[in-house]
Amino acid sequence: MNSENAIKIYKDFLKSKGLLYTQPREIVLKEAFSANWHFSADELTSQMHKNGINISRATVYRTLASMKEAGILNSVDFGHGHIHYEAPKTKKHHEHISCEKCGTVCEIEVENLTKTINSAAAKTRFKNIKYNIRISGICEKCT
Amino acid sequence: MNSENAIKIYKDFLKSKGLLYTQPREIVLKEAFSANWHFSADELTSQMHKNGINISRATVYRTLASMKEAGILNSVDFGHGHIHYEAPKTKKHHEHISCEKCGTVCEIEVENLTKTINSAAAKTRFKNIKYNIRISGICEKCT
DNA sequence: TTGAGATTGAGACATAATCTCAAATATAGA
DNA sequence: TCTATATTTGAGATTATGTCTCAATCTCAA
Repeated sequence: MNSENAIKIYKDFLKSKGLLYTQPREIVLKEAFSANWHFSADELTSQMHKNGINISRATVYRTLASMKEAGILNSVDFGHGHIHYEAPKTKKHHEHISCEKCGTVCEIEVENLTKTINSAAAKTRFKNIKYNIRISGICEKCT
Repeated sequence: MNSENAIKIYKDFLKSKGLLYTQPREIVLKEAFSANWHFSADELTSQMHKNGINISRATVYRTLASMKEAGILNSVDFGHGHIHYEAPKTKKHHEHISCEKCGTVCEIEVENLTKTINSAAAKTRFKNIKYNIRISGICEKCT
């Protein structure tokens, strides 16, 4: 998904909820899509501050959360106590594995993960199954 | 695993690291193994305070973390911003699914999950693969 | 242009977890 | 048993992430 598509989807999402597509939201969206890797809300905020863009922390947090709700951002949890986000540039679904020593993160594909989880979860009669997986280990360099 | 086995394993673990098996650690261990469900560090602490046992919050946090490191406690993350623990009473490996509305938690078995993840992760040459999965949805009652 | 309603920013607040360090405790050796 | 040494504990301060408040500002439809 590129930034242009994301803007369209986000505008529709906001409209459908009676919310406004504002300048700060556009700025945060573009900044998020120009990032090349995972970022936390605070990282994105200071990144923008460095570039002379002043958007408040609260707005960045709120906007990232609503962009996730709109489906144009993925969240990733490395277990460090804060959420990371990433713009889904590639269509391919992937998970992440992080090194417990140096923090290096790699992307991996786990085949049929979604299908496996959905069929296991179906037995509980839960609807709208979502999952969030955190994989870690010791990377080759740190062994 | 019962409390007796856990104590043995924990003692060995501590010894191998030059650490001491102390009264507070034993108390926390027994309390953890007498719990019938997931609990957070703070929940366990107040549970003990109710029972007239005064162990400080810091000690509970430290002990639970080291018990996890020793492999006698599992941690579970429901995404509520704090870690839950559970004593592995049954041998059977399971995951958890929690309702986003009412918070109800059920246990589910996801077949071959470990195997699937390990084989996907093997390609990265990471060692000591661990994972932590968080599954959620809307339970039948809340639909 | 205007008014109703949504948004923003700054900082206060909430919460989980960690850190500090003096006092207490455990263990090994005498 | 006593002592020396190292580890652990407790109480509260501290950090870190994220949320909330509310007055001022902005957006958009009419």
